[in-house]
Amino acid sequence: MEKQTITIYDVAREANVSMATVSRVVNGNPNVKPATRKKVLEVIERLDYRPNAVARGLASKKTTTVGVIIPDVTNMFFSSLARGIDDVATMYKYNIILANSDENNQKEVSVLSTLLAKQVDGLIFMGHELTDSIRAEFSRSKTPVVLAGSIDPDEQVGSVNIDYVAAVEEATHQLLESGNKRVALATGSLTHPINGQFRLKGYKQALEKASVAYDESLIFENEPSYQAGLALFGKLQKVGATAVIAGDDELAVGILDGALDKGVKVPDDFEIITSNNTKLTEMTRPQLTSIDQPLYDIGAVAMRLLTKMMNKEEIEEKTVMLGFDILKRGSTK
Amino acid sequence: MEKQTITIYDVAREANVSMATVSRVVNGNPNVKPATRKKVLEVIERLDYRPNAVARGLASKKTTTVGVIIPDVTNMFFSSLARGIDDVATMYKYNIILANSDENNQKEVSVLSTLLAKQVDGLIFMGHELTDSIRAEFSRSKTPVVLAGSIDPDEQVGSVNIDYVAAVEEATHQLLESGNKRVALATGSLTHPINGQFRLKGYKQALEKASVAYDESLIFENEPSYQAGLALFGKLQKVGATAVIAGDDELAVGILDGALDKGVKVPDDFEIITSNNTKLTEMTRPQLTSIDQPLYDIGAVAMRLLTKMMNKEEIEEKTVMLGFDILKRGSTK
DNA sequence: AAAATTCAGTAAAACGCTTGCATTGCCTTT
DNA sequence: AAAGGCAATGCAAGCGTTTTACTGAATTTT
Repeated sequence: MEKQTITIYDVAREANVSMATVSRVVNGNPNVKPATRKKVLEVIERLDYRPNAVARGLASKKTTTVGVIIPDVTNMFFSSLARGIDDVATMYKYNIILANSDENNQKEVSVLSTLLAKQVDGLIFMGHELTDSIRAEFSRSKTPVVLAGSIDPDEQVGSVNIDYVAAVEEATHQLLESGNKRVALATGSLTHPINGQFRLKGYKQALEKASVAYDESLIFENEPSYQAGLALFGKLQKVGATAVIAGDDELAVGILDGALDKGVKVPDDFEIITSNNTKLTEMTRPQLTSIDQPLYDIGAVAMRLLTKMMNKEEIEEKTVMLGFDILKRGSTK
Repeated sequence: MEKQTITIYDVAREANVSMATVSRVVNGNPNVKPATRKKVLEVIERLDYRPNAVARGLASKKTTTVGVIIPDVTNMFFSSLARGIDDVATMYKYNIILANSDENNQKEVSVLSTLLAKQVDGLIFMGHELTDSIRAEFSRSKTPVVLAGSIDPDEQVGSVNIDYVAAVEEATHQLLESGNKRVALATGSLTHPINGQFRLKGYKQALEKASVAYDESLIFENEPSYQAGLALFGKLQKVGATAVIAGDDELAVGILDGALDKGVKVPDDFEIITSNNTKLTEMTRPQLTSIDQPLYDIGAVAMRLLTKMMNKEEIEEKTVMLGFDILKRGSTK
């Protein structure tokens, strides 16, 4: 018994109506007499008909699918965003094609290209840098794009973020306030605007307000990994830092463990504020004080924004900035 | 200047060949004279032509897209599998539609249905239970399916796992060996075969070999969350357990922190072995001894298996079992 | 009661591509 | 030199929908 794909045509024949009518009932078009609708629905049920989304996509030029480019699903920061994205997508009947990029420009471009070939209705991009080649791909198509947890200094496309300048300024301020003379800043590459422009700016502003001189040797560029953090602590000690602001939670946990492993007391002898408030921050002892970014919400809002764009609705502001907090826990005094 | 979608037809016209020929060069069909190929390629380049994958999918009945159903991307266990899946998928030119199910049967069924409507070429399913309704959806279509890190006791579909019985037996054995009289088992719901059938079986086997009586009060069903673990530790103390095997790493971290918070020494007064060896296990102090499942590989192998199925290649064994280890760290003596 | 309007439904043309089959040259064979 | 074979290409029929334009019938308006 070969399984025969059954089409809209079969349904039409069985129900004694035209394909168009079947299409209307499937799509909830009101121009169908209730009796007809019922009849068609019965046939659909009986035949176990399931509309072919590919054919639909070709005819309607809509795939109800959005592409999501993520550096690494395995990183809690991004997976939290992704979860928010998916939930809202589902809510609006979209599906998500998820692609890992490792922040590798070549992969990003190539994956972007195949997503566009697949005719996604929209794109959500995560990653710390928006290179020119990516930007070029974006503008090459008219597919709407939203950045989630990522910054476009030029504000060409939509984006959802928190105010990184203010957040880091506040965190630095707190660390300075509690008596630290040498507060280090450990982020990813400074070539990424979020680090080199925003976080660094907030950091400097706080120093300035406290009349503390800026010392470049307190700035560290790292991979956002536990191992990197572990190794970093030694360097922090070497430059005489007594506190650090970490741009990534895994990194922060690494720093914490690095300190603990050397018998350094946190927060008594060393303070840490991290940036993403992922689950990790609660799991350590002491727990990590963190900038509280609403990760899930950033993803959710980004996707919501994208739905509006795909719908060609009026957008009041395509760069949205969500609020943040500093969540005090055990890694600061 | 409206952006006009440019089609294979435009390329054909500009290159003075038929659509068929263009299609052939795009698809790498060898039956094209090098000179013609070159000419077509040039036009493609000049016109910036990008084949429409939806149309392709309709015509060829292949979408080069696979559906991935995951309980929650935010859970490291699953995101690690997902990463393996995506990498191999990319390697074989597939994309992944990722959908979170929360292990909720209704969501699973509904998402499965929309994935099939989207004509995915294959499916990877993660989740601890394969309900009848899901199984029914599976067999309703002829789309190949592989379970990753999940068990189908009936072996109807492909699956990639480790030998959970042996793993838990070994873990239990070690805990018994080091002098624990009362070893607890903390997993998710026992209605899930992986827990109720496999892990429990391994646990019992170890007890039996050590001539220790089985005591039901040492078995705990929990959510795989940090909070649940935190709360669980009290209960473990109450029943006099001095060691536990946790089915989930977040749960294990919770238990560990629960112990630490009460001043109980790990591993001296309480031992813990967890199950998934995610990054988390390295981040705690002490670090967690764990069953070492090759998470990434499970995903990768599952996807590889799926590619074979989609290719209709001969499959030697559709239930594959990967090796495991017990990685000794600080949470056991 | 004729005209205008709305409602239900039909037919058929896209949508952009793949692919089986047919065709055309151009070489080899004999 | 006729016949056969093969490589390269073209033709056109799908693939399963949506959607536009249209038609009749039913209903309302005047």
